[in-house]
Amino acid sequence: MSPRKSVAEARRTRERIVERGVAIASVEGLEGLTIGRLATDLGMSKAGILGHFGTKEALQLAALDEASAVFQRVVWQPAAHETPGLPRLRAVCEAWITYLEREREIFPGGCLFTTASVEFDARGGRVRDAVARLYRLWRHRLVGELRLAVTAGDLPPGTDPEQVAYELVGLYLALNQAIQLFADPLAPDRTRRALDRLLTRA
Amino acid sequence: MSPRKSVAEARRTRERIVERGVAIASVEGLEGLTIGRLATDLGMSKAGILGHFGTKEALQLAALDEASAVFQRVVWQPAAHETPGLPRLRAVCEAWITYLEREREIFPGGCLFTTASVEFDARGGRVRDAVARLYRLWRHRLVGELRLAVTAGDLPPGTDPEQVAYELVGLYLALNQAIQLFADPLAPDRTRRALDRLLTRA
DNA sequence: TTAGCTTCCGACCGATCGGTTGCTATATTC
DNA sequence: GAATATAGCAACCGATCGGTCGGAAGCTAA
Repeated sequence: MSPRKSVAEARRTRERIVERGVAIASVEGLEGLTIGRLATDLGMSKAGILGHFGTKEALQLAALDEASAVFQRVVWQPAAHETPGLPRLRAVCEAWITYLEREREIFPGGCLFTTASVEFDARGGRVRDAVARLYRLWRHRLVGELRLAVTAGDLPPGTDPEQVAYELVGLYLALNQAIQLFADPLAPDRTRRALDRLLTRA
Repeated sequence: MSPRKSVAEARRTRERIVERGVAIASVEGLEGLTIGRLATDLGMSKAGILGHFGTKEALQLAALDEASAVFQRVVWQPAAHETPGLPRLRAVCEAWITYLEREREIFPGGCLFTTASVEFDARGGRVRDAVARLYRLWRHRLVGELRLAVTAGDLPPGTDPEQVAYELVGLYLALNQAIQLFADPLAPDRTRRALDRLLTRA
């Protein structure tokens, strides 16, 4: 019925698929993201969806890439102009809280990274590798910023950036759970309190 | 072919199903726990499996209950004889680390609670409710132990038990991820270091 | 000994899964 | 304007999903 669209329209279609796919996957998981569900939601045929990616795995990887782009745009980019080190780090942490609290339109089921990391942590395959790679990438940025904060003297000289990054990730896993599973309105402030204890001159 | 077993054998069969179900679910998630897979693994028919539970949902709930019993047995019970308050809490925390590190036979894919909580945190239904209830139950125990530690003077008087429990959960979410996704051998010690900072007289 | 209860099986159900194929209709290229 | 490339569709594939049903076989209570 609906035949070929212009290349621009086709790209737009692909974007719509990925956007919707990210939303579904944040709720149902990357395995629960099915071609049929996506087709129904978008009023397309399954073949029309799959034509853009080839396989479900490629679609899952595209959803992960999109989630990474959103994370960059919402959490890191707004803090880019801050002075490197602790000030920028604190801006990132605050944006991270807001991201988990408010990005319900993009991630109605919470941060896709969290969902995907737990879903695939015990399996093999390209999706698992991509999840691990992205997690490493973002933690690497965190560690870099922490190192700057230490050399600038904004954190005690003995501080281990890897250790602090580890604890930061834990705080955000807890925040995601508190928001999604318990709808706990106190969780953001709990996170801020923990951050204050973690990111002070000592 | 294989007809009725004695009631004792039938109970044993049910236990085998739940045990295997917990192992599968820890890797594939509670949705990825399928009747067919379970039947193949145990050399049974699907009807034979389902006869013990009625529905898949009931099977999922049984797996959650079993996971809770394991947690009780491995993490809390060994610490039961310790003196209430901080000593018992530290024993629990140490057992918790060992539990995430070593319980690969029971949970080859990591703590089932973690998997299930992320898998169902954005959905409705009985399974989600059960996950939330169990999480609340264990956190409640944690808070109770923390309260004892505070009144005993083993933690600073201003300590907020809910806050500390929140951060403890975050640490264990991070540990589960570090072990399962990154196979990071340093993670247990990182957790211990964070615990020391979190559970000292000030 | 017998009657009934229960466990488990084999066969089957409709629905859905990921994916393939052949095609139409148009956008693009020459 | 003709040739080509391609987005998207309808129909279909084998496999698997959760679940049902009738019966076989043996434990258990009478």
